[in-house]
Amino acid sequence: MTLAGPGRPRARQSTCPGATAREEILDAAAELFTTQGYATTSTRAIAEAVGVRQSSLYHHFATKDDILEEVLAGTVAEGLAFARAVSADMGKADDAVSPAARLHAVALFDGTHLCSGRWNIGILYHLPEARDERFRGFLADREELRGLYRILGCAVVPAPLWPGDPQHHGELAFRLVESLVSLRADGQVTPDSPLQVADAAMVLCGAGTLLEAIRAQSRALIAGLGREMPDLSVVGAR
Amino acid sequence: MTLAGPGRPRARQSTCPGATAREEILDAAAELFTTQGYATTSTRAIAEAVGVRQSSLYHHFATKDDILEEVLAGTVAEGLAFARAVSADMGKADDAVSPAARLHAVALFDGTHLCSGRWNIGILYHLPEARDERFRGFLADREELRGLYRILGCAVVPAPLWPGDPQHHGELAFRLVESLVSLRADGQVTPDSPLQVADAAMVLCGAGTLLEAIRAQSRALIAGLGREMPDLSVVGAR
DNA sequence: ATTATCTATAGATCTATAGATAATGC
DNA sequence: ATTATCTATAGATCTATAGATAATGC
Repeated sequence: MTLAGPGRPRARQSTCPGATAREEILDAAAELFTTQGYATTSTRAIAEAVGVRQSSLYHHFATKDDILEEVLAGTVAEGLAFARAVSADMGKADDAVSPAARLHAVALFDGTHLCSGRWNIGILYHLPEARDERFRGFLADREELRGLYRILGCAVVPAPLWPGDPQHHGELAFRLVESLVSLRADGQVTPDSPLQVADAAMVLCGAGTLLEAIRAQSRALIAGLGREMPDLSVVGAR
Repeated sequence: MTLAGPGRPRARQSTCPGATAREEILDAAAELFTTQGYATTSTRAIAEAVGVRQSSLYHHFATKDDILEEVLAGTVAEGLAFARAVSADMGKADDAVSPAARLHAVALFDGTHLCSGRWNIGILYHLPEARDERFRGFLADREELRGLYRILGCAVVPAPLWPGDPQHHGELAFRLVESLVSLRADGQVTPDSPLQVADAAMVLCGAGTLLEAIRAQSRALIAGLGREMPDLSVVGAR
């Protein structure tokens, strides 16, 4: 491996060429954190993957925690922004989109993003380290997203569907979507998985017979809010 | 904290008195691994929690990995044994128990065990460290359990339930049950959660209208196989 | 004699800092 | 002058081993 001299640019081997040093560090860290764990990954290992010296990382990040913080932030940001947008215009006078389609769209969008991306960064949610107070920004975002799922769930299912139904359909949908992370870690994700999970959430909400209509509305909603969906068939199953 | 002298027994403060040194180490390790992570937890920290010197651990375990291995093994063992028993006598001539009740029983039993116990050890499944080849025994057990869920799911749902149904209901049930781990980590588990998750799995399988009958059969099956169910209301929500 | 602890320590890390150096841009 | 790298290193770990010691049990 060739090292760059002082002042000269370095190069991470397996990355798109337009990346800045910062981005290369984040990408390498995401790979190593997700495959080996946070504490197990030394700053030296990250630096080696990027092709610089260990101490050079500290020009871009003050501490190792700051690297994890930024990687974590990247995981919820998009899903949360979309869920906010979907929730924002709900219940207006001329509301043509059904609550079910909204929940489906959020699950589909969020799930698709969890399955896309080079590394399975959703797995970082489960690291005990990530629960630390230091990452409160990330934790608050994830809590807010969970809350939006719950609100959407309540709108879809206003009354119990079966004896003993606790009406936590939004929470269950949230957990089903996050199970894509474990599914991916076990090599079980296919390009259809996010749609299957969003569909399953609908079935749990008692909307199984309306699925085809919901799917159409859901896709229209995503497109209407101007979001592009990553193509999982290109990225591949893993 | 008082240290025991050579030859004298040590004492872990917050543990039942009958525990051996080995059990106290495993309990302390389970607590620290689940709350702080594996690599982050030093052998010194485990020893301190138990009330012995760091080096004394090595009288009971050859390496730190061996401690994790044994903690991991404890997480699947019971659920797997039960799922095996439930699957074993399926499809016999005088089979009075419905496949749905079998899947429900496995989900309920497995889920209840995941929520019981002093520490949320299911969270260790998600540690990147646990995916290592060294823990192949644990990994194989968990794979077998997942396979049994899938087989049970196929027996419950032999034909697609909705357009685009991938018929992975067993897999979904498995993931729903494991989501209890994240639920617990987020402080969202109540004593009813395992039953709610098992019920939800049934609804996903299109058996929502038969729920009450399935629950009764499921409980009978668990009792019939001579299993005690831990009482979550005693343990508390966390 | 065996078991379970202790003290002491080797050797290998790991994070973060200090300060030098070369390229870049004004 | 600023930026991004480098070399070198302090200081704090951390795992595992070696060998001493006291209690226990035959």
